[in-house]
Amino acid sequence: MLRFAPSPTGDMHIGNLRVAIFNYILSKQRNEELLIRIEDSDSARNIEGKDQEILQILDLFNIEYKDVIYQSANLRFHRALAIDLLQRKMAFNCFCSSDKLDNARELAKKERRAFRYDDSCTHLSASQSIDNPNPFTIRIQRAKNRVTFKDLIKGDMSFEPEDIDSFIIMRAQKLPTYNFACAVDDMLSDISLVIRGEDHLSNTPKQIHIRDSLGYEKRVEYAHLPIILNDDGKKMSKRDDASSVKWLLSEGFLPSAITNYLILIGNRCKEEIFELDDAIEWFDLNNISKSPAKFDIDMLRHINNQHLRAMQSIELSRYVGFADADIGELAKLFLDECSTTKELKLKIEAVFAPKVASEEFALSVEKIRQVLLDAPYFEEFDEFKKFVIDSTSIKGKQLFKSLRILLSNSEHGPELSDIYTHTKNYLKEIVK
RNA sequence: GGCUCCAUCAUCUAAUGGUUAGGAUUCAAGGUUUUCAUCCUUGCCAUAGGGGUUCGAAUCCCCUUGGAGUCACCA
Repeated sequence: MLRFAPSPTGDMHIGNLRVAIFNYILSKQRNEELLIRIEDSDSARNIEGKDQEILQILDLFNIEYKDVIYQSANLRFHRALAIDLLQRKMAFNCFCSSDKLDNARELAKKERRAFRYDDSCTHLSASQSIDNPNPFTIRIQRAKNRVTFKDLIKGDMSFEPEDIDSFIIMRAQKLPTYNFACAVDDMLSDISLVIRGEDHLSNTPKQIHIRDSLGYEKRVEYAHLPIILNDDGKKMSKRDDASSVKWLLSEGFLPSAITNYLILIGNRCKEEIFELDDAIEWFDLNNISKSPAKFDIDMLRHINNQHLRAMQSIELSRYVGFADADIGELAKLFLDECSTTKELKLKIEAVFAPKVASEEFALSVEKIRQVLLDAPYFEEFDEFKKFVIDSTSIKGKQLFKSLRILLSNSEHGPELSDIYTHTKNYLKEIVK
């Protein structure tokens, strides 16, 4: 079983989507199920409806999964297992206040050393614990030995007990912390491989330590994907528009192109332009680069353009508000200057909008327009052109520029004859 | 600062001890186009630095430098 575990606290991030895609690919390759786990254990940060939004995006990107579970539904297991650890002295109650811990953290920072829990509550007697009326958290006992694991991308990893620390597993309100809930849930769902972002790398030894303490012996495999960086070389954040899947979609990028790009960057690929199903055939975690990759929107535009060119005309026409292969073909003519459906839609809308002509061509445009309002239908552009010349006596630059303005609302653009081929059935509407 | 990871053109990458260090994107120039773009052709641009090992190093080892992630009763 593999899992994708987003938290419903904001818009789906492209880094998250990439994690989902890779989990999906590996689940297909290994012939295992994919589980979606909504990590909603911090109810204060949850945003209503974000879980549904995430699932909709997964559908849109053709990521199939078996089940959706909510982390909060496992609360009784989190509590039961925390009690189990307490009873076996693998965990202890900690009465240290937030203030005290914050001060200790600050001091550690000032002294330029790492903050570690000072073990002041590690060995409290039963009565010391029971007689204390103050709120308390539950901490796990520090590991006895180094925690090691093999990451499928990064290689062998090793962490000292000192660096894993005796961290909090249950908060004062007796809700699990992320690491505890995550470790337990992965265990309960019998997860075999965890693919997640590199930002989780330092959580992994903690989660392994939790399961070790619980006596769970099955080894979970891990693959930590390098982060996607913005132009400044920092992790992409909410502040970067392009980090939001929703934003990319609204800008007119296709799910198939976004998928293509997210698989392509930081990876050694067999081909540059492909579909998700192709990638399932050859994708290999071993080919993922160990270093982070910068997000390059120019490259994404290029890939989006290629996907648009390969798209069925009728399907493309729907993206620009029609259901007609001719309009799809017309849109494809503009792919020489556009790369997103949003840009194409503007071009197509301009074709049907009232025409705006510069002073230089305004007279010719109007004269030709009047003629075309009552013109017969011409199958071929040459006949159409001849008709216009014969009826108006306009020629040369005035003729071509004016026709171009009438047919496309622009002085520049694709071949006039090509535009005509795909707009001749709409001519009356276009010059109206 | 501690821990962990990383290091080839501006960007994504190829070259798994022997290549004039290749491709794609970007950018620039020329050709083409009664238009701009496309397209075609060409060009610019990289092995972070220093030591080893070796007949031979982008590739293996060490040091330096640089970058990233992470260090919550968030996930």
